[in-house]
Amino acid sequence: MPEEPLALSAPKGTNDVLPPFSWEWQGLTRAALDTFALAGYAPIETPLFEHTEVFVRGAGAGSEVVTKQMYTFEDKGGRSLTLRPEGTAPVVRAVLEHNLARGALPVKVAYAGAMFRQERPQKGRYRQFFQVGVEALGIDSPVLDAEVVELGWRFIASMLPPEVVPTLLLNTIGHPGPECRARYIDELASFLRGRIDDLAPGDRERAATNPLRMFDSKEATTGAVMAAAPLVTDHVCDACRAHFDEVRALLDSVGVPYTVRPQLVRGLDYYTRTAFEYIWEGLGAQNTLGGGGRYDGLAESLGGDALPGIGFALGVDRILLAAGRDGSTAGTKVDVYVAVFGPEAAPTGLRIATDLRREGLGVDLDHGGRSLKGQMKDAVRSGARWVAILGEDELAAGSVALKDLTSGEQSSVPLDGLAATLRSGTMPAGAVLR
RNA sequence: GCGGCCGUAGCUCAGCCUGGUAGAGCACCCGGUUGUGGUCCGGGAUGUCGCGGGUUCAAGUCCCGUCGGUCGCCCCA
Repeated sequence: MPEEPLALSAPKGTNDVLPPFSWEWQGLTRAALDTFALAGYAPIETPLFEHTEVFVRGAGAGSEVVTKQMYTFEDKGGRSLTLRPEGTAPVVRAVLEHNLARGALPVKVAYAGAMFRQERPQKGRYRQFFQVGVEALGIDSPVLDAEVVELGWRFIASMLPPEVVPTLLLNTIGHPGPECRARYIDELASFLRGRIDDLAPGDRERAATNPLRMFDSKEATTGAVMAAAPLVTDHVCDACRAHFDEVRALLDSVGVPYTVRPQLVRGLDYYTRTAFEYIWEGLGAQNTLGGGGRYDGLAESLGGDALPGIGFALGVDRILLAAGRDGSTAGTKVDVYVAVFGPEAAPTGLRIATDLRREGLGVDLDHGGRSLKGQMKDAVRSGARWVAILGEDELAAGSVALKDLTSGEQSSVPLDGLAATLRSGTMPAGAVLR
């Protein structure tokens, strides 16, 4: 192979988050953690990679995510490590490792960060993508389910414009026991065996390996068969049924609209009982804004003591996509722009900017030796309300010409009163329009 | 991982069918205004035409490959 020139591009399926969009992006992440904190969820950070086993035993050895989509590598010590494809298993691992569940329950944590899956990229689906989410561990009360579902719903709704109306899909998938989901899957499998030839050809193999997945096939012929298939919602055990009924009643009581979707199953094996998704059809093929569910068996799968839990993960990229935010309305942190001209002004301009920054004000200034006209344009672009103009006259007088860009008024302000004037938000008396 | 479509200026795109000196709008920079922005007028800079190979006197244009994007499948946040 001849030596390739340096590929001056981000790896396939990854994105640089650039200004001004990055304001929106970071704003959403912060807003999420703030919203979750107000419900008692404390921030948690776990490593970007874990022992591969955490995901194999968490998401399930047979799941698509684990078998085909993980970025797995071996380190120099021979350990098999994997870039996290999802956030729940690492959090549960951390909770178990540090015995957090020995304290007050539930353990409520929130996270925001990158996840990695090697899939074919398309709109709303990237190889490095970002999620915000919460996990609540140690309590299996349906009240907690309702709290979590409502929290995710409220956050998503708060980020979307009124015309973008998401839908909450809700289901119960029971628990793995023989009197519950295991029995149902047997029933579904035998139903499918009897109709295997009626399924779309592309679905026949999966019908045997993952019968639940038949419900979200996009093949019309498969859909026709599945319309008559038994539904998990009707076949769960009495305890799971009662849990589901209570979750529904609680969501009704807090005014969260939902649609029971008995066909809703989730891709990760650890889910039990409550399963939910926040979707918006306007997104196209990747229409899930977020999803989650209860995972009462996950801690044991990872080798810990039994520890019930529930949580959700929301796609940052997808919510911003649905919200239609391209960053053009992004805010700014600059309050005042210091415009300098003349050979002597630049050092003083820097000193003024530094003093104002030490006072906690947002300040930017020209570093390119631009004309005053150019600096005025730059000031507008920066989003600053004020421009502090510093030329030879002001330098000699120990003042600046302070202009309010919103009104066009301008007035001379002595340097030692500048911060106070800016903070007052009003021009001194005698300001003139320019 | 599979199939369709698409890659030209910072952005949105025209030019490709029918090969012959790389364009528009927006944005940007300068000037009109020897020290004042958002309007207007004038001027200016900017491209490995995704990359590699082939055909040809000549390739942005035709052919092959490749990389990337996009839509669908699959999967899922």
